[in-house]
Amino acid sequence: MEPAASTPSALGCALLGLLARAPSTGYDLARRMQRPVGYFWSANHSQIYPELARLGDAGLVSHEVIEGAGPRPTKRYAVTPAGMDALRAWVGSDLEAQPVRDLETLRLWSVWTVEPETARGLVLQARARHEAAMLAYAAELAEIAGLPEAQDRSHPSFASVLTLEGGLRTRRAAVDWCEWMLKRLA
Amino acid sequence: MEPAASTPSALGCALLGLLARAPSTGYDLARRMQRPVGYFWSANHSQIYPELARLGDAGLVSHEVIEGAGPRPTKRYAVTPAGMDALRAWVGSDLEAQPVRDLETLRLWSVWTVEPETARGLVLQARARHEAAMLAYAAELAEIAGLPEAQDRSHPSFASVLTLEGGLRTRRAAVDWCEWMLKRLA
DNA sequence: CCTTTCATGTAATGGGTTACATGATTCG
DNA sequence: CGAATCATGTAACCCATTACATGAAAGG
Repeated sequence: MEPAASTPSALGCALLGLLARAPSTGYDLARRMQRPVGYFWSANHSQIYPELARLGDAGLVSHEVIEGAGPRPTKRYAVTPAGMDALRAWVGSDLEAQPVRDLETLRLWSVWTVEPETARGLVLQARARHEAAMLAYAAELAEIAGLPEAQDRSHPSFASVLTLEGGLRTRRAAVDWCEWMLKRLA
Repeated sequence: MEPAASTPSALGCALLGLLARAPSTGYDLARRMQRPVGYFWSANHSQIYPELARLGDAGLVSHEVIEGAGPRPTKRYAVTPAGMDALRAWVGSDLEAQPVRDLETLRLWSVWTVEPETARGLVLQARARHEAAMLAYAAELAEIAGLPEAQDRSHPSFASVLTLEGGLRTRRAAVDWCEWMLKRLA
């Protein structure tokens, strides 16, 4: 038994969260990272494979070799009891401060240097992006919000509804903000 | 004349944006990066100094040595005409796709694994954080929104009002979302 | 005299993106 | 038979964080 590798990295916690919902291969995790988790976290396969190996070394995930396509053995990963404990401990620990990094707002902050026409173009692009995201979230929400398991606080769907609702509200606020800016730029 | 180093990095654009508002030393840029730009972008001095050197090599900023405290010469940086062009070109170019990275939502997505009490604690922490940010934005907005230059589309304060309004709306939406979650977790 | 502020740098480490590399199965 | 999908890995590079390093001026 290794000396309980403290909390895993953020990526590690994301992978534990995915595997706690359903065991998967690394390839599958990379796909699931796009949608719907990708709405608030993303990673590609070249990050995921080494991180799965680290989680395995720490005893937080295990894998079985299954038959599948490819030059190397296909592995299906699952969370171990220790991994479940680590995930719960992370969810319950204090929120870490996270540095904000918002390129869209960073640009708008320098919008005083360009022509009003250019500024309007930027805001229109931003609005289109937020609207598209809003529609995607709403569609996903409509699929699961009505299901009975979405009412159960210990079911994954319950948490999915929470996060989708958050995304929807945030994007709606962003679209409203864009409308407000367009009025100021008219 | 060098071969016009394409668009600078995001950090480079942030620094150009800061220097276009007011010439500064590297130390001062690090301070200004905290507040108010830090609401949507952040960097520390160990990133800033090398990036200023790169911007200098590309001819986008210049510096003059001034008298000041410290073992090395104190330099005040300013944007060159080429730097102003690069900043304007970046603001006017197509919005790049940015990967979302939201640790708070990532945790909530795994909130089905913990006790309702723990979940409420997490949401309360998130609400407190968003409320604090909201108050900070509102205070800053109150300081500048009334000024006559904030009405001038080519004045930096105009852009500051846009971004602060955005932050305020986003944080308000987040606080409302937290309230909504608390009702579901009660 | 001690602490804070001003001031500029480098080094080590960690995380993320892009690109390289390989090969089987399935569908048209 | 060719393209897409399944599947797993490594390497190079870039960006960011933390820590190391130095020293003058100002204020208590």
